[in-house]
Amino acid sequence: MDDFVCDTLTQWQLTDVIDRFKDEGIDEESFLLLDEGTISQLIPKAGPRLKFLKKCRGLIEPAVPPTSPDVQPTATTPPSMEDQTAPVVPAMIPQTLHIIPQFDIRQILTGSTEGKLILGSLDEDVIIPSQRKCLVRILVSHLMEKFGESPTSETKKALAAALIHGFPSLKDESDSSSGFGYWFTPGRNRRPATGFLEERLRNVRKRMRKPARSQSTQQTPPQSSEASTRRTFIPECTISEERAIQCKEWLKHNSQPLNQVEQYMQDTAVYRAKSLRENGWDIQGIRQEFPHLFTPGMVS
DNA sequence: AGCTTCACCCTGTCCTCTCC
DNA sequence: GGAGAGGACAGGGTGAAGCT
Repeated sequence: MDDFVCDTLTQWQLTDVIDRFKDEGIDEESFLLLDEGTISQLIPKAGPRLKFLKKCRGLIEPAVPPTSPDVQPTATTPPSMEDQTAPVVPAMIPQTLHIIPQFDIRQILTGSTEGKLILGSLDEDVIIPSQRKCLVRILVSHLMEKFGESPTSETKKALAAALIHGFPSLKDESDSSSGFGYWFTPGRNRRPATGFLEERLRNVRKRMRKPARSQSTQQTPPQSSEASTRRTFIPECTISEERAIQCKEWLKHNSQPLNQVEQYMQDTAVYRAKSLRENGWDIQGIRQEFPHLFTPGMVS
Protein backbone atom coordinates (compact mmCIF):
# COMPACT_ATOMS: atom_id res chain seq x y z
CA MET A 1 0.00 0.00 0.00
CA ASP A 2 1.31 3.46 -0.82
CA ASP A 3 1.42 6.60 1.31
CA PHE A 4 -1.60 8.11 -0.39
CA VAL A 5 -3.98 5.44 0.89
CA CYS A 6 -2.40 5.39 4.35
CA ASP A 7 -2.47 9.18 4.67
CA THR A 8 -6.04 9.44 3.43
CA LEU A 9 -7.37 6.79 5.81
CA THR A 10 -5.42 8.33 8.69
CA GLN A 11 -6.81 11.75 7.92
CA TRP A 12 -10.29 10.28 7.80
CA GLN A 13 -9.69 8.68 11.21
CA LEU A 14 -10.13 5.21 9.76
CA THR A 15 -6.80 3.74 10.81
CA ASP A 16 -8.54 0.49 11.81
CA VAL A 17 -9.10 -0.42 8.18
CA ILE A 18 -5.59 0.39 6.94
CA ASP A 19 -4.46 -3.21 7.39
CA ARG A 20 -7.47 -4.48 5.49
CA PHE A 21 -6.70 -2.13 2.59
CA LYS A 22 -3.09 -3.23 2.77
CA ASP A 23 -4.03 -6.92 2.63
CA GLU A 24 -6.14 -6.35 -0.46
CA GLY A 25 -3.31 -4.48 -2.18
CA ILE A 26 -5.23 -1.22 -2.50
CA ASP A 27 -2.91 1.44 -3.87
CA GLU A 28 -3.69 4.97 -5.03
CA GLU A 29 -4.89 3.83 -8.45
CA SER A 30 -7.26 1.16 -7.14
CA PHE A 31 -8.35 3.45 -4.28
CA LEU A 32 -9.63 5.92 -6.85
CA LEU A 33 -11.54 3.14 -8.60
CA LEU A 34 -13.34 1.89 -5.49
CA ASP A 35 -17.04 1.25 -5.92
CA GLU A 36 -19.52 0.81 -3.11
CA GLY A 37 -19.62 -2.98 -3.48
CA THR A 38 -15.86 -3.23 -3.01
CA ILE A 39 -16.02 -0.76 -0.13
CA SER A 40 -18.55 -3.05 1.56
CA GLN A 41 -16.12 -5.95 1.24
CA LEU A 42 -13.19 -3.91 2.51
CA ILE A 43 -15.10 -2.36 5.40
CA PRO A 44 -17.69 -4.92 6.51
CA LYS A 45 -18.58 -3.04 9.70
CA ALA A 46 -21.39 -0.58 9.02
CA GLY A 47 -20.05 2.20 11.24
CA PRO A 48 -16.64 2.69 9.65
CA ARG A 49 -18.12 2.02 6.21
CA LEU A 50 -20.69 4.79 6.60
CA LYS A 51 -17.97 7.14 7.83
CA PHE A 52 -15.85 6.26 4.80
CA LEU A 53 -18.77 6.86 2.40
CA LYS A 54 -19.63 10.09 4.18
CA LYS A 55 -16.07 11.37 3.74
CA CYS A 56 -16.22 10.54 0.05
CA ARG A 57 -19.64 12.15 -0.40
CA GLY A 58 -18.79 15.13 1.76
CA LEU A 59 -16.06 16.10 -0.62
CA ILE A 60 -18.43 16.63 -3.49
CA GLU A 61 -20.36 19.39 -1.73
CA PRO A 62 -17.54 21.99 -1.65
CA ALA A 63 -16.91 21.27 -5.34
CA VAL A 64 -20.33 22.77 -6.21
CA PRO A 65 -20.26 26.58 -6.16
CA PRO A 66 -22.97 27.60 -3.68
CA THR A 67 -23.85 31.04 -5.01
CA SER A 68 -23.04 31.32 -8.65
CA PRO A 69 -26.09 31.00 -10.89
CA ASP A 70 -24.10 31.71 -14.04
CA VAL A 71 -21.71 28.87 -13.52
CA GLN A 72 -23.25 25.44 -13.82
CA PRO A 73 -21.17 22.76 -12.17
CA THR A 74 -20.38 19.87 -14.45
CA ALA A 75 -19.79 16.29 -13.49
CA THR A 76 -16.45 16.06 -15.22
CA THR A 77 -14.98 19.44 -14.42
CA PRO A 78 -12.61 19.22 -11.48
CA PRO A 79 -12.70 22.10 -9.02
CA SER A 80 -9.97 24.65 -9.21
CA MET A 81 -7.02 24.48 -6.86
CA GLU A 82 -8.53 27.27 -4.77
CA ASP A 83 -11.62 25.15 -4.20
CA GLN A 84 -9.71 22.23 -2.81
CA THR A 85 -10.09 22.50 0.92
CA ALA A 86 -8.71 19.03 1.66
CA PRO A 87 -5.10 19.03 0.46
CA VAL A 88 -4.33 15.34 0.86
CA VAL A 89 -7.39 14.03 -0.95
CA PRO A 90 -7.81 14.85 -4.61
CA ALA A 91 -11.26 16.10 -5.60
CA MET A 92 -11.55 13.30 -8.12
CA ILE A 93 -12.57 10.80 -5.46
CA PRO A 94 -16.28 11.61 -5.32
CA GLN A 95 -16.38 11.90 -9.07
CA THR A 96 -14.88 8.45 -9.41
CA LEU A 97 -17.33 7.02 -6.95
CA HIS A 98 -20.45 8.70 -8.19
CA ILE A 99 -20.00 9.85 -11.77
CA ILE A 100 -17.92 7.18 -13.48
CA PRO A 101 -19.79 3.88 -13.49
CA GLN A 102 -18.16 0.78 -12.06
CA PHE A 103 -18.29 -2.60 -13.74
CA ASP A 104 -17.98 -6.05 -12.24
CA ILE A 105 -16.75 -8.00 -15.27
CA ARG A 106 -16.93 -11.30 -13.44
CA GLN A 107 -20.57 -10.73 -12.58
CA ILE A 108 -21.43 -9.69 -16.13
CA LEU A 109 -19.82 -12.84 -17.54
CA THR A 110 -21.45 -15.09 -14.99
CA GLY A 111 -24.80 -14.04 -16.40
CA SER A 112 -24.45 -16.24 -19.49
CA THR A 113 -23.26 -19.75 -20.30
CA GLU A 114 -20.73 -18.50 -22.86
CA GLY A 115 -19.55 -15.91 -20.37
CA LYS A 116 -18.88 -18.56 -17.75
CA LEU A 117 -16.74 -20.52 -20.23
CA ILE A 118 -14.80 -17.37 -21.08
CA LEU A 119 -14.38 -16.68 -17.39
CA GLY A 120 -12.77 -20.09 -17.00
CA SER A 121 -10.36 -19.34 -19.83
CA LEU A 122 -9.57 -15.90 -18.42
CA ASP A 123 -8.77 -17.40 -15.04
CA GLU A 124 -6.22 -19.59 -16.81
CA ASP A 125 -4.88 -16.58 -18.76
CA VAL A 126 -5.72 -18.26 -22.05
CA ILE A 127 -8.24 -16.71 -24.40
CA ILE A 128 -8.66 -17.53 -28.07
CA PRO A 129 -9.85 -14.98 -30.67
CA SER A 130 -13.37 -16.40 -30.87
CA GLN A 131 -13.69 -16.10 -27.10
CA ARG A 132 -12.36 -12.56 -27.22
CA LYS A 133 -15.06 -11.66 -29.75
CA CYS A 134 -17.69 -13.31 -27.63
CA LEU A 135 -16.37 -11.44 -24.59
CA VAL A 136 -16.71 -8.15 -26.47
CA ARG A 137 -20.25 -9.07 -27.52
CA ILE A 138 -21.29 -9.81 -23.94
CA LEU A 139 -19.70 -6.64 -22.57
CA VAL A 140 -21.14 -4.39 -25.27
CA SER A 141 -24.54 -5.97 -24.85
CA HIS A 142 -24.35 -5.20 -21.13
CA LEU A 143 -23.14 -1.68 -21.89
CA MET A 144 -26.03 -0.94 -24.24
CA GLU A 145 -28.54 -2.48 -21.89
CA LYS A 146 -27.43 -0.25 -19.03
CA PHE A 147 -26.39 2.95 -20.81
CA GLY A 148 -28.17 2.93 -24.15
CA GLU A 149 -26.66 2.68 -27.60
CA SER A 150 -24.30 5.62 -27.15
CA PRO A 151 -22.61 5.36 -23.76
CA THR A 152 -20.21 8.15 -22.89
CA SER A 153 -16.51 7.92 -23.49
CA GLU A 154 -15.97 7.80 -19.72
CA THR A 155 -18.31 4.84 -19.42
CA LYS A 156 -16.46 2.95 -22.13
CA LYS A 157 -13.15 3.81 -20.51
CA ALA A 158 -14.46 2.55 -17.18
CA LEU A 159 -15.54 -0.74 -18.74
CA ALA A 160 -12.18 -1.21 -20.47
CA ALA A 161 -10.33 -0.30 -17.28
CA ALA A 162 -12.42 -2.73 -15.22
CA LEU A 163 -11.65 -5.45 -17.75
CA ILE A 164 -7.88 -5.18 -17.53
CA HIS A 165 -8.05 -4.53 -13.80
CA GLY A 166 -9.92 -7.78 -13.29
CA PHE A 167 -7.93 -9.72 -15.86
CA PRO A 168 -4.41 -8.28 -16.22
CA SER A 169 -3.59 -10.80 -18.98
CA LEU A 170 -5.87 -8.73 -21.25
CA LYS A 171 -3.77 -5.63 -20.75
CA ASP A 172 -2.45 -3.90 -23.85
CA GLU A 173 1.29 -3.84 -23.15
CA SER A 174 1.89 -1.46 -26.04
CA ASP A 175 -0.36 1.11 -24.38
CA SER A 176 1.75 2.46 -21.57
CA SER A 177 -0.70 5.18 -20.55
CA SER A 178 -3.95 3.36 -19.82
CA GLY A 179 -3.22 -0.26 -20.64
CA PHE A 180 -6.63 -0.82 -22.26
CA GLY A 181 -5.88 0.58 -25.71
CA TYR A 182 -6.87 -2.67 -27.45
CA TRP A 183 -10.27 -2.47 -25.83
CA PHE A 184 -11.02 1.24 -26.00
CA THR A 185 -9.00 4.19 -27.24
CA PRO A 186 -10.69 7.61 -27.10
CA GLY A 187 -10.65 9.83 -30.15
CA ARG A 188 -7.44 11.82 -30.54
CA ASN A 189 -6.21 14.39 -33.04
CA ARG A 190 -9.35 14.26 -35.11
CA ARG A 191 -9.22 10.49 -35.18
CA PRO A 192 -12.31 8.62 -33.99
CA ALA A 193 -12.33 6.44 -30.92
CA THR A 194 -11.39 2.85 -31.59
CA GLY A 195 -10.82 -0.47 -29.85
CA PHE A 196 -12.74 -3.73 -29.73
CA LEU A 197 -15.52 -2.28 -27.57
CA GLU A 198 -15.93 0.88 -29.64
CA GLU A 199 -15.94 -1.00 -32.92
CA ARG A 200 -18.49 -3.50 -31.65
CA LEU A 201 -20.71 -0.65 -30.47
CA ARG A 202 -20.42 0.98 -33.86
CA ASN A 203 -21.33 -2.21 -35.68
CA VAL A 204 -24.32 -2.86 -33.43
CA ARG A 205 -25.56 0.68 -33.98
CA LYS A 206 -25.17 0.25 -37.72
CA ARG A 207 -27.20 -2.93 -37.65
CA MET A 208 -29.90 -1.42 -35.42
CA ARG A 209 -30.33 1.68 -37.53
CA LYS A 210 -30.08 0.15 -40.97
CA PRO A 211 -33.61 -1.34 -41.24
CA ALA A 212 -35.22 1.50 -39.29
CA ARG A 213 -33.70 4.10 -41.59
CA SER A 214 -34.71 2.39 -44.82
CA GLN A 215 -38.24 1.84 -43.49
CA SER A 216 -38.70 5.35 -42.18
CA THR A 217 -37.48 7.03 -45.35
CA GLN A 218 -40.32 5.35 -47.21
CA GLN A 219 -43.01 6.40 -44.79
CA THR A 220 -42.10 9.73 -43.16
CA PRO A 221 -40.59 13.04 -44.20
CA PRO A 222 -36.76 13.08 -44.05
CA GLN A 223 -36.57 15.58 -41.21
CA SER A 224 -38.78 13.70 -38.77
CA SER A 225 -37.26 10.31 -39.57
CA GLU A 226 -33.80 11.76 -39.03
CA ALA A 227 -34.84 13.20 -35.71
CA SER A 228 -36.33 9.92 -34.56
CA THR A 229 -33.40 7.75 -35.64
CA ARG A 230 -30.93 10.02 -33.88
CA ARG A 231 -32.74 9.68 -30.55
CA THR A 232 -30.88 7.91 -27.83
CA PHE A 233 -32.04 4.35 -27.29
CA ILE A 234 -33.80 3.76 -23.97
CA PRO A 235 -33.65 0.17 -22.69
CA GLU A 236 -36.56 -1.65 -21.08
CA CYS A 237 -37.40 -0.85 -17.45
CA THR A 238 -35.86 -3.27 -14.98
CA ILE A 239 -38.71 -2.66 -12.53
CA SER A 240 -42.47 -2.51 -13.05
CA GLU A 241 -44.10 0.84 -13.77
CA GLU A 242 -46.09 0.52 -10.56
CA ARG A 243 -42.90 0.06 -8.56
CA ALA A 244 -41.26 2.98 -10.42
CA ILE A 245 -44.16 5.25 -9.49
CA GLN A 246 -43.90 4.15 -5.85
CA CYS A 247 -40.19 4.99 -5.85
CA LYS A 248 -40.84 8.34 -7.54
CA GLU A 249 -43.42 9.32 -4.93
CA TRP A 250 -41.09 8.28 -2.13
CA LEU A 251 -38.30 10.37 -3.65
CA LYS A 252 -40.59 13.40 -3.85
CA HIS A 253 -41.03 13.41 -0.09
CA ASN A 254 -37.79 11.96 1.29
CA SER A 255 -34.14 12.87 1.15
CA GLN A 256 -32.81 10.39 3.72
CA PRO A 257 -31.31 7.86 3.97
CA LEU A 258 -29.00 8.87 1.15
CA ASN A 259 -28.17 5.33 0.04
CA GLN A 260 -31.88 4.63 -0.42
CA VAL A 261 -32.28 7.82 -2.41
CA GLU A 262 -29.40 6.71 -4.63
CA GLN A 263 -30.85 3.23 -5.01
CA TYR A 264 -34.31 4.51 -5.96
CA MET A 265 -32.80 7.03 -8.36
CA GLN A 266 -30.84 4.22 -9.99
CA ASP A 267 -33.90 1.94 -10.13
CA THR A 268 -36.05 4.63 -11.75
CA ALA A 269 -33.44 5.81 -14.27
CA VAL A 270 -35.09 4.16 -17.28
CA TYR A 271 -38.59 5.09 -16.13
CA ARG A 272 -37.37 8.68 -15.69
CA ALA A 273 -35.86 8.81 -19.17
CA LYS A 274 -39.08 7.53 -20.73
CA SER A 275 -41.22 9.94 -18.71
CA LEU A 276 -39.10 12.91 -19.73
CA ARG A 277 -39.29 11.92 -23.37
CA GLU A 278 -43.03 11.25 -23.33
CA ASN A 279 -44.12 14.28 -21.30
CA GLY A 280 -41.76 16.96 -22.60
CA TRP A 281 -41.69 18.79 -19.25
CA ASP A 282 -39.91 22.11 -18.88
CA ILE A 283 -37.18 22.47 -16.27
CA GLN A 284 -39.68 23.39 -13.54
CA GLY A 285 -41.77 20.34 -14.32
CA ILE A 286 -38.72 18.11 -14.15
CA ARG A 287 -37.78 19.64 -10.79
CA GLN A 288 -41.24 18.93 -9.43
CA GLU A 289 -41.35 15.36 -10.65
CA PHE A 290 -37.77 14.38 -9.82
CA PRO A 291 -36.38 16.84 -7.24
CA HIS A 292 -33.36 14.63 -6.48
CA LEU A 293 -32.16 14.86 -10.07
CA PHE A 294 -30.48 18.09 -9.00
CA THR A 295 -28.81 16.60 -5.95
CA PRO A 296 -25.03 16.35 -6.56
CA GLY A 297 -24.06 12.96 -7.93
CA MET A 298 -27.58 11.86 -8.85
CA VAL A 299 -27.37 12.47 -12.58
CA SER A 300 -24.91 9.62 -12.91
C1' DA B 1 -19.38 -21.22 -53.86
C1' DG B 2 -22.05 -17.63 -52.38
C1' DC B 3 -23.73 -15.07 -48.64
C1' DT B 4 -23.49 -12.88 -44.14
C1' DT B 5 -21.28 -11.03 -40.26
C1' DC B 6 -17.82 -8.66 -38.20
C1' DA B 7 -13.36 -6.30 -37.22
C1' DC B 8 -10.74 -2.83 -38.81
C1' DC B 9 -9.83 1.36 -41.16
C1' DC B 10 -10.98 5.69 -43.25
C1' DT B 11 -13.50 10.12 -44.34
C1' DG B 12 -16.92 13.53 -43.49
C1' DT B 13 -19.94 16.06 -40.41
C1' DC B 14 -21.59 18.08 -36.23
C1' DC B 15 -20.81 20.16 -32.01
C1' DT B 16 -18.19 22.33 -28.25
C1' DC B 17 -14.51 24.82 -26.53
C1' DT B 18 -10.65 28.01 -26.69
C1' DC B 19 -8.16 31.71 -28.49
C1' DC B 20 -7.68 36.01 -30.78
C1' DG C 1 -18.03 36.93 -32.87
C1' DG C 2 -15.24 34.24 -35.99
C1' DA C 3 -11.60 30.82 -36.77
C1' DG C 4 -9.44 26.83 -35.59
C1' DA C 5 -8.76 22.61 -32.84
C1' DG C 6 -10.47 18.61 -31.08
C1' DG C 7 -13.95 15.02 -29.60
C1' DA C 8 -17.62 12.08 -30.98
C1' DC C 9 -20.32 9.91 -34.15
C1' DA C 10 -22.22 8.16 -38.74
C1' DG C 11 -21.45 5.95 -42.81
C1' DG C 12 -18.96 3.29 -45.98
C1' DG C 13 -15.12 0.19 -47.89
C1' DT C 14 -12.43 -4.01 -47.41
C1' DG C 15 -10.96 -8.45 -46.18
C1' DA C 16 -11.30 -12.48 -43.21
C1' DA C 17 -14.01 -15.89 -41.05
C1' DG C 18 -18.08 -18.43 -40.45
C1' DC C 19 -22.34 -20.25 -42.16
C1' DT C 20 -25.59 -22.44 -45.46
